[in-house]
Amino acid sequence: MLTGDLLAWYDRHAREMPWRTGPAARASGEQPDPYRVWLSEVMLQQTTVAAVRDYFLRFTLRWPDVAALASARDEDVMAEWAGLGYYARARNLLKCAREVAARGGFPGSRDGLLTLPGIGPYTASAVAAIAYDEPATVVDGNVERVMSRLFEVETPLPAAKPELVRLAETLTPALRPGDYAQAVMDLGATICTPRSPACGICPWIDPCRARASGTAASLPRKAPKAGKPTREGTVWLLRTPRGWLIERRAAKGLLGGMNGLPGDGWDRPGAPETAPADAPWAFAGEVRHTFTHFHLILRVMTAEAEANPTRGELIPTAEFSPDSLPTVFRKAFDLGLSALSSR
DNA sequence: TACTCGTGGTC
DNA sequence: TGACCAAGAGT
Repeated sequence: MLTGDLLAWYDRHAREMPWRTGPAARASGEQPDPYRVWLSEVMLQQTTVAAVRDYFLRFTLRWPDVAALASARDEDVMAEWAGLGYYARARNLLKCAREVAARGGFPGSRDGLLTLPGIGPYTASAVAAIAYDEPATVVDGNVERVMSRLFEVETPLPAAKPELVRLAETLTPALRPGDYAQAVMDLGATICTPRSPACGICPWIDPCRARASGTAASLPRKAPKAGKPTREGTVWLLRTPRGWLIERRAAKGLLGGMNGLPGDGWDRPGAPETAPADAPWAFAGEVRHTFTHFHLILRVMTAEAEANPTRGELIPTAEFSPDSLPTVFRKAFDLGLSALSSR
């Protein structure tokens, strides 16, 4: 009884999380709120529980339901998301909230959820299973790893994905599918970890084929990835009596829709490195940052002057929060600010 | 199919 | 220190 063993383990070891409705609460009739489940699952895409927690609390405090989020201003949501990464998620979050609000509520099935922006196979299954008790199969990185070991799948990812999905489908129970989904993910996060899995305390130690043959730690196999190139560029930090020079980035692409510092040479190949204003620029230093697919070395130039910028917008100091910047710009801002302050 | 798209933690 | 890794989706 594979799923039964795992659910029994989950009942004893489930971790507390702000978006979870615990077994005790559910026993007393409380149902998971689809809005909170959806919001948490989007935030958790490729992101650790520890990183998500505070963002989730801030979002739900400020926008308690999907109608509130749908009414929010774009820039407020983007600023609140700043630092969490993968900013297309925030753009799609708003699109999705507005579509759901217009419909009068979330679709009541996995198939319906799949039609919404930012909701793919994983998130649709997770929301359907957790919020609706639909026996949808949830396959994330944890489930891929657990299945590849349980059934000793030697095919490298990502080619193995369809096979792992089929295997996961054979286990999805009709009873407590939401708890089961979270149980497999908890198992992957705490016991069946990528390196040195704790097989000795695993509820699936007996049926696990990779454990039996000693290959657990080497699975799942993965196709080799391409190396990361290094790009270089420049950003300019200007302080004027009218405020900081900030540039809203294009709606799509890298850091799309976010506040940034005017820059050149790194995110728009071939663009000339032209300062955004005529000012007494001084070199403040370099910032290093690594994105998903490239390393970046950014030269930070600073100036304090009354100037008329050719790009961006002057934001009064009192209205600007560095917290609204993606991390790479936050690093550059902090460096530039300390350079300006010590002048 | 293969790329693009962030960030912080870990070993 | 650097590569790997995390509850993926969009194109």
